Amino acid sequence: MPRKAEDKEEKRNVILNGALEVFTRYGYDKTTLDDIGKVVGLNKASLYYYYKNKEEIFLATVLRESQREIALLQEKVKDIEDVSEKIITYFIERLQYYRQVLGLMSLSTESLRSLQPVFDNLYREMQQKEVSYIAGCLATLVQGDSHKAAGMLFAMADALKHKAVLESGAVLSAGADFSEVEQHLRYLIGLHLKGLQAN
Amino acid sequence: MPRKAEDKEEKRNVILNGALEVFTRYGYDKTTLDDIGKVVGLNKASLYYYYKNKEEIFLATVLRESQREIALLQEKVKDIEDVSEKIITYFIERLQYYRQVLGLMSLSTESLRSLQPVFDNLYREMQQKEVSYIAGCLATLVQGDSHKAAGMLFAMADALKHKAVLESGAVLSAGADFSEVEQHLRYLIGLHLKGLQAN
Amino acid sequence: MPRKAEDKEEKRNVILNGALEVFTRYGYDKTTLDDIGKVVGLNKASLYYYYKNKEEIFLATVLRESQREIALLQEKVKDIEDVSEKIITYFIERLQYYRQVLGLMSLSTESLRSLQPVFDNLYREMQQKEVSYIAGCLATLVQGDSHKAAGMLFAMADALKHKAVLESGAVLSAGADFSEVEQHLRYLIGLHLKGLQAN
Amino acid sequence: MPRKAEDKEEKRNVILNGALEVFTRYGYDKTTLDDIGKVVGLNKASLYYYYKNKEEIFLATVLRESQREIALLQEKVKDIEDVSEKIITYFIERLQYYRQVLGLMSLSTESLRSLQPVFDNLYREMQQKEVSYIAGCLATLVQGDSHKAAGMLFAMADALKHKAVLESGAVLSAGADFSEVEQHLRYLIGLHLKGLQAN
DNA sequence: AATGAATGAGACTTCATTCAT
DNA sequence: GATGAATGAAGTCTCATTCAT
Repeated sequence: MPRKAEDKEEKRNVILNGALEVFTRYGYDKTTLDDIGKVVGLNKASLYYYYKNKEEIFLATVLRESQREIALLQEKVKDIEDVSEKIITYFIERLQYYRQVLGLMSLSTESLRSLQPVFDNLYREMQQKEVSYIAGCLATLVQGDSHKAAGMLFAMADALKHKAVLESGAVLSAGADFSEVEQHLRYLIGLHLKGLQAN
Repeated sequence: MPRKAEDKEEKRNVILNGALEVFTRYGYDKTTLDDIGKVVGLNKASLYYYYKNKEEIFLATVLRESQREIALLQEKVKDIEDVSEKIITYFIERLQYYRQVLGLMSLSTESLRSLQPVFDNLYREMQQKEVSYIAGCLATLVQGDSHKAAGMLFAMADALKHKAVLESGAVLSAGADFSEVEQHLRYLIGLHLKGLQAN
Repeated sequence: MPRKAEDKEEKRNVILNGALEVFTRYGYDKTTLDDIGKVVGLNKASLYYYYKNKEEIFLATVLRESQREIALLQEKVKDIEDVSEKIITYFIERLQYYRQVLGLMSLSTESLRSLQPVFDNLYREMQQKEVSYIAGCLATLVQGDSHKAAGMLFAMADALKHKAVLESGAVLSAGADFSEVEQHLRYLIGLHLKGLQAN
Repeated sequence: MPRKAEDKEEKRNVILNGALEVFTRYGYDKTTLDDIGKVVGLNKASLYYYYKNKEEIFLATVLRESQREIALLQEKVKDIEDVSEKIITYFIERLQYYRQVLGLMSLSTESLRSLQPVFDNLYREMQQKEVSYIAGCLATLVQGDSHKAAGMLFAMADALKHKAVLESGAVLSAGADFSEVEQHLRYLIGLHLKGLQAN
């Protein structure tokens, strides 16, 4: 990366630091670009040099935090010997990260709706990495297409999570009661893994 | 109540139903009077015939839901024989209702600040009833001023809750981790009740 | 007048009493129909049974007060022997009544502009009576068409008043400096009357 | 002052010019931000870049006009030799400026009530300068604390003015009859100055 | 690269006016 | 006759976004 571009990338990161701070404090809607500008030490207008708009700043913030969380997550389960347990733990812990990364931003489902399409792209991208990781874990356990099997697990996990969020009604916050999801998750993954091994 | 006034009260209730729906979905800040008007089938301006302003609609919504929740709560603990357990359960469950009633509205602490003074009045009023209820429970357990003792319990509970909310940072949502509060609460109330009985 | 219609006329008068009170206190723009309704003890909507709209209430108020003032005015100059002096006094005093009747209502020229057309009709009607009165006074002094001569005097007086109002800029209030107008008026009327007598 | 800040200050002044024009024409209440924006050639919203809100624009307008008027006033009395006469003239003329600066804005007492607190600050600041000026005039006339003596004179003048405004009823316009105040003022100041000299 | 300046859209709120009862 | 109820228009204010410099 040439010097200049590197500097710019650096600054973009500084902005995200500030953005995370204020998004976490005020939530997406209530956070103004002035808020972000102030903590970063930039004029509101300058932010547009680095990001296309408020939405993009938010998404970049979420993306970066997600990646960090996932890295942390994978670090956490690294030493679990039993593959089943490892995978289950991974998904359970992953639920927590939704509470921290997304929940804290107090995104109303309404705001979420308009952000949804872009979020989807972000997710797809993220999930590919996660799927690959879980596929790697599965490789020793199952024969056949471990990538496909991993995808299935994610689908299940996301479905359960989605259900919990919807039932929680309003806010994609920790308000959602994840304890039940956790049980279901543990049960279904266990079942699925057994099925896979049976093959 | 004369017919007319009754109708008006009815309509005010209908408005609160709609308000609860949208406040719960969008949060206080993001909810517009148009939103409320639309679900109720009233023009935005008409809402002002029934309530002084947005804030008052919100407070009325919270008040009514709080009262409902508390009634439910007292119903729930009605059949618990052991008084200590009854009271502890009451306070623990009460924590949940904050998650549902307030948390779901995804009030940013910023918004909360401006609503605070009015909230305080609302709370004081609500608490008087709650205190009376708990005092009634305590009556068989302690001699002396059971009302005062009940007040103490609430002070403790609120202090713990307040601490959890503050530590949770930004949003008065379920984001706050109440599990620790729960333990503390259980411990402190138990201690306190024992102390009272010792007298 | 039949009983019913009489009652209605009575009530219309009661409304004007209230209207005068609040128009005088708050000015035209700031006065709301609720204000008027409250002092009269009628619902805002009921006012529409008696008057077509706010403007009409205002005009009726002004009209009635004007008539009262003019009656008072004519009473005041009744005993002045010298016709010249009588007429000059009449016009000078008439200036005062603008201060009281109109000025107090703090009509901005802007509001006045929209009310102008209706005002004009009102004025024309009023002036006819005034002109007749002054014509009567003049009758002993001039030969020829005393009515026409009186009209001339009013034209002069109004022109001067109009000039003062415009120069005062904004508000048709006593802000207008009438002292100069007063001098001019005294001079011009004197001149005119002499001219008339010379004929 | 750096170039940019200077430009901004300039623009703020341009806005005040426009504001004075429309406030004077329509009065405070009836003047809309669109009105101001239109005469200045700015979007309504842009005004908020220069001033916090409508009230602040109004206060700034009044402040600037007041300062101008006072400068004019002091210029006017500069050449009066006799100190007593000079001071009396100052206060009498000062009465006029209230008619022009405030009266013209046709502030309803209602509006005034909400603006009052801020007005008070503005006044205090203005008066300090005026008091100093009058104290300077008094210096040759009295021994002792001329500043205190000057303050007394202003208190008297304001008390009289205040009485006239209140008695005038509704609108802080030139409607208030100041002629009587003028006499009282002349009398009291004369008395007071004689008293001071006697010391 | 950075920002001062400007703006349209949309939020809350008020009020004259209408209409069914 | 009287009024409760409803509403459109307009006013103040906020904010994401754009643009010239």
